[in-house]
Amino acid sequence: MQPHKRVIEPTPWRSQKDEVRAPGKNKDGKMVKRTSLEGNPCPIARSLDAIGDWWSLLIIRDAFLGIRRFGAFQRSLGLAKNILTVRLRALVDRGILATEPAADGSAYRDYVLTPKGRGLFPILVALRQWSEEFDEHPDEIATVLVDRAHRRPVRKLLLCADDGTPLAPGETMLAPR
Amino acid sequence: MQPHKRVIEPTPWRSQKDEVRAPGKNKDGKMVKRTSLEGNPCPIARSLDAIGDWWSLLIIRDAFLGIRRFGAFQRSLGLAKNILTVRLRALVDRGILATEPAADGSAYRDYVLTPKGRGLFPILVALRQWSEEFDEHPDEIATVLVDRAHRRPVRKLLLCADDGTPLAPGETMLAPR
DNA sequence: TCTATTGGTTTAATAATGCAACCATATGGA
DNA sequence: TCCATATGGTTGCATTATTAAACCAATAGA
Repeated sequence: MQPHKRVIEPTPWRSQKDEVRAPGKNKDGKMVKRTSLEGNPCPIARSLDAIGDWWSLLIIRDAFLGIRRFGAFQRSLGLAKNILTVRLRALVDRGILATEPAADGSAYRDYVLTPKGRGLFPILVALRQWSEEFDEHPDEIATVLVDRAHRRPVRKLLLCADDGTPLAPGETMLAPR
Repeated sequence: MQPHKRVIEPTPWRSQKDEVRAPGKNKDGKMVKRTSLEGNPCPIARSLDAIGDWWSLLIIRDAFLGIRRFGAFQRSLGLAKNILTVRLRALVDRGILATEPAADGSAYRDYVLTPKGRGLFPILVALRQWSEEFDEHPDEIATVLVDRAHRRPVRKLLLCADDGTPLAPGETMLAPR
């Protein structure tokens, strides 16, 4: 007996409803696109649509550390320049970064965080604290986030109710808006 | 005059040091790999290495909402089953999800959050709150996170110093560990 | 004026993702 | 008990994203 053979082309014995399409194409014959989360009603998905790839968040991180120039981002992150170009443009388009004349007076441009971009700080802190708490090799973590005035580690981010009492995940729920 | 022509193959006038390599290969002729953030000393990068793609965080989100079964994740997220398979396996491997016998007594398995996975909650909250505060179409956001007891929206995550005073991004810095 | 730096773009190759077909096992009902 | 359907995947292929390296125009520096 023959081993199973994959049927890709339409075959006579295949029923009408069991339609055969070329892989990589949908029923309209349109191209397959990487799914976008744009317009998703979930705010988490909406955020991920804007900054949900690593490079974007690492660029933001570096921006918080004071990096402003294209070349500096590239050297710091070690990513391909074409990717950096695309990412920076997307972040500017979304109002997370803005360009301005270079601080050193040259004809080049700096990339700086907008207020919307600075609003991402809690996300970076949350990512950092998760790693600090759960990473399997915490000894490999090089830095601690401290408050500049006293040089002491910051507190963990804490989710609180309206009245200030701390909330565990299970003590919360989603309500329609 | 001819338009510029791209030189990919080695040419006589090209110097020794200006070596020519096939694009997509490095100097050793090895395959191009997607960069991994594993072992990176930055804790943000380490977190992103574990959960830095959309689908993973959306799976986690659904897990917090009580979704446990393969098929339920797939229907909820609308992602391809092969991708879901890979993602779930990676999350289990990293100790973020675990499998256990299905709660309904069937022979299937449930995917449930581990303590490490539940530790991701602040990240999800931070993503949510950023969208709530800065999204251009906040009217499209369907839900609010409330505390279960009083049904009132939770507070914004607040970064605090050791002594409890709130900290802005600029009032923090990184110190070596 | 010449050279190096900066900030990209282009090309070719590989890796990741998406879609749909396929399949083995489990479940539910007649 | 038999059969149909649901579940939880795997496989194959097309498309898209990411990457490394070459290339280039404009700027800056000497």
